[in-house]
Amino acid sequence: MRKSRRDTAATRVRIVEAASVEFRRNGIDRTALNDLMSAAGLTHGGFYRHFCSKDQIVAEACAVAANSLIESIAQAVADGSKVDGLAIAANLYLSTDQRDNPGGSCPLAMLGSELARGGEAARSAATDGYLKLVEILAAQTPESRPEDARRKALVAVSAMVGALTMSRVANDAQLSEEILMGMKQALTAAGLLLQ
Amino acid sequence: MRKSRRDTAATRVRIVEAASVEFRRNGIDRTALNDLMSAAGLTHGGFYRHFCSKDQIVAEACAVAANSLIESIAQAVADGSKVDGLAIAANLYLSTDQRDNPGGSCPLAMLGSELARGGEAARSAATDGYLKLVEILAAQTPESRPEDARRKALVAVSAMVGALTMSRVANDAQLSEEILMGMKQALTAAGLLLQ
DNA sequence: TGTACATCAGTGAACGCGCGTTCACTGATGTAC
DNA sequence: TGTACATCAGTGAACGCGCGTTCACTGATGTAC
Repeated sequence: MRKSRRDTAATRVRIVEAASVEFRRNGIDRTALNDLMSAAGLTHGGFYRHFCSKDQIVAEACAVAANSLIESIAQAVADGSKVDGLAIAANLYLSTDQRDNPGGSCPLAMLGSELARGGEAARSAATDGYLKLVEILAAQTPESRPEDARRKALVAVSAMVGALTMSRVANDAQLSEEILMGMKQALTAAGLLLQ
Repeated sequence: MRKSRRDTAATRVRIVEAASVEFRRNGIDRTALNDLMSAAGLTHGGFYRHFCSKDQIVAEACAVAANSLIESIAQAVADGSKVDGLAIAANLYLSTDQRDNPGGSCPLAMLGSELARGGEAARSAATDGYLKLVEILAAQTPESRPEDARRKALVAVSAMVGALTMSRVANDAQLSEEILMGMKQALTAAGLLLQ
């Protein structure tokens, strides 16, 4: 049952994409290799033809998830006017859609505390994703000095991650909504975020 | 080897406190009942004399951890002047000490993404802790209307949770520091947080 | 207050189950000539 | 271009291990009289 090189490469991509959804949906520890492989339409035995450990696919899935989020935010921001970049990003990131569809949402918020204790590769992928988001938002702030823009963006992204996380922890639908709306408002109110 | 009622009650407290440290340190899924019981100086077999499931102790440990944080913040804020309440809380919460000693740190940041997928009892305990923190900070804001104070505090606590989480995810010591300092500055700059 | 019995906190072994990882096998694909 | 052989993607079973939970047992504590 050997597959062609093209098929093999496509299968690998399919596994990583399925993994990025499953990890965000159920967490890293609660997602078994069997879950990933089933989601990709395979049996678990074949996993080690493509990856050498669970840690490796965690890191790759994290990078893929982050890149997908980054692309959608970069595009939304590019479509809008430059001044409203942060508002556009906040409205996209802090939506009920992001909150209620963890499989397609931000890996930093869906997996944050697990990643903090995770392997070096996963933390590195997560940090890279974070910094790319920061870069996009920094380019959208009206600050004159680039270090001010960066600082503002570091804060804005962290704040959004916290708000999305807490909106999912919150036991109460109204509170969850208040958190998302409140943070959107805080980030949208022009120039609001510090200094 | 039956113990007196006083001893039994003391043992139960010891187990919950040990659990609250171990869960924050290693995560919920990665902490076995054996780990909790060992940390409390017991063998794992006795666990079910005090609790009826792992879910139950997760919720109780979460509540204990949240209350401990709340007390220390409430006290620090009470010791300072009223106007600087948010700044005092931010400096305490966003310290390298909180970041580097997860066993004694904020359960929302240490366990956020796990709690979001957790059982009803744990989410409820986490939400209660969050709301108590919000209440403390809301009482410290100079806003005239109570709903504005609450909204500001909801945002501030979420933002701090996100910053502490990301400071632990970050792969790079300098970046980690920048996140903490940046958020402290953002929250400290008078009246800064929105509207 | 003392005695006899019931209770139950804690121990250590055991039970099932699920997980990450390994492996023999199959048969289609890739390669060497 | 065709043929013979080597490779290897994917399957399904198996291996160990750790985990949550259960249980028989012990002996100190609590209770009833």
